[in-house]
Amino acid sequence: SSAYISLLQCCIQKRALQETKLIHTHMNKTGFKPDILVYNTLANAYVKCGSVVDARNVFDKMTDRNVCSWSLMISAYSRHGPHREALGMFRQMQNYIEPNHYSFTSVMPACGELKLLEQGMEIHEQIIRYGYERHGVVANALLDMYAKCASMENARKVFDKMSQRDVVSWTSMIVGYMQQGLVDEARRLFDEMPQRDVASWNATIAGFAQNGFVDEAVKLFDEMPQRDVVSWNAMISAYGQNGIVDGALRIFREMPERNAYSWNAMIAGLVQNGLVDEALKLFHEMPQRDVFSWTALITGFARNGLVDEALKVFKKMPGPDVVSWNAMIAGLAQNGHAREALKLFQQMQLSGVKPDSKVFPSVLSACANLAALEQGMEIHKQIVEFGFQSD
RNA sequence: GCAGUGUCUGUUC
Repeated sequence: SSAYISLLQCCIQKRALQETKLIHTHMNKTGFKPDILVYNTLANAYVKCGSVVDARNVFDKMTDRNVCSWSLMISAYSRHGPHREALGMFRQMQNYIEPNHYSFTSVMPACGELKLLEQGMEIHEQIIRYGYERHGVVANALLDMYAKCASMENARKVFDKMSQRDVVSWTSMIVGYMQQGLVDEARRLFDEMPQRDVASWNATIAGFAQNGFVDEAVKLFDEMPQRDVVSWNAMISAYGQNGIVDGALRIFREMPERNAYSWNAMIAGLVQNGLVDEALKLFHEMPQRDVFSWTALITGFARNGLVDEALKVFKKMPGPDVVSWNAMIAGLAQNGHAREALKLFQQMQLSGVKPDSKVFPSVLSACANLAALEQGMEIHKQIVEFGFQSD
């Protein structure tokens, strides 16, 4: 049992999915009966190697689960999605067991991602009832949830009440203000914060860039004491979002190491600036294409009026998600193919992909162009239904 | 005791 655990710990450190699976099958073949600790470590290994599905399978097979098992899965869904699942499991666990501070911190990011302020506030009250609101990590998670939900007053309240503020607390506040366009407030916090780590620098750089302040972003990038791949990626996006393609390309070439984010950010930057051909080149050059790369390419073709190319890409891509469908539907709608856009909208639902709020603008404009009042009203109904469970 | 919080990439605007 302890042998399995130390092997799995190695897999966690090395993010080794294949080895984790090997250990898992070995346990099954030898008829070994894992205890809770082994199961939890196995599930955790799967999560750390990026396979939430495998982790969930392990979780489902467990006959005994403790609060760690639940918190582990909740945080997995909070990180990797589907975020709703984090909330579902958080609710479900309470039929069997009391949540603790780990469970509360694990579920908060899901509320933030989904912008479920009401839910977040309910859980906040629960946190108070359980007496965890003065716990540093819990308070950070809470404040970040409020910031992500665009409720800076509440975030500020949590922040001001904290007895110990760390880099995480400060960074969450900065990100929140940046997302609200309150750049000066964010800058003040960045200047005032007692310590900074690479994440606080990165967050501030990205925030400046998203608000159109490329020069400020560049200044921080030059000033920062340490850079990691996230810093470089943030600069690719900073330039790309602000129309400075050669700047983005320079960073992309000069950076010491690239990951999928780097490639995708560069491809997106080219696409946003109308350079699909260049984007396509990088798309083929990159070592591993993912759903982000494919979707960016679809948008690239569609924005240049190359709908057929976009459709070809869409049909070829493996596992399109709701965003990919949205991109293709929007591409059709924007190029005057309203009928096809609506058809694809139906196909999306038939294929089991739930629409999210971002698809409706394209779909409605398609209806408007067709003067399709009936369909428009049908979709209006869907939007209303959707409103009650909006993302 | 095994589990927890912040920073970078695609669709809408």
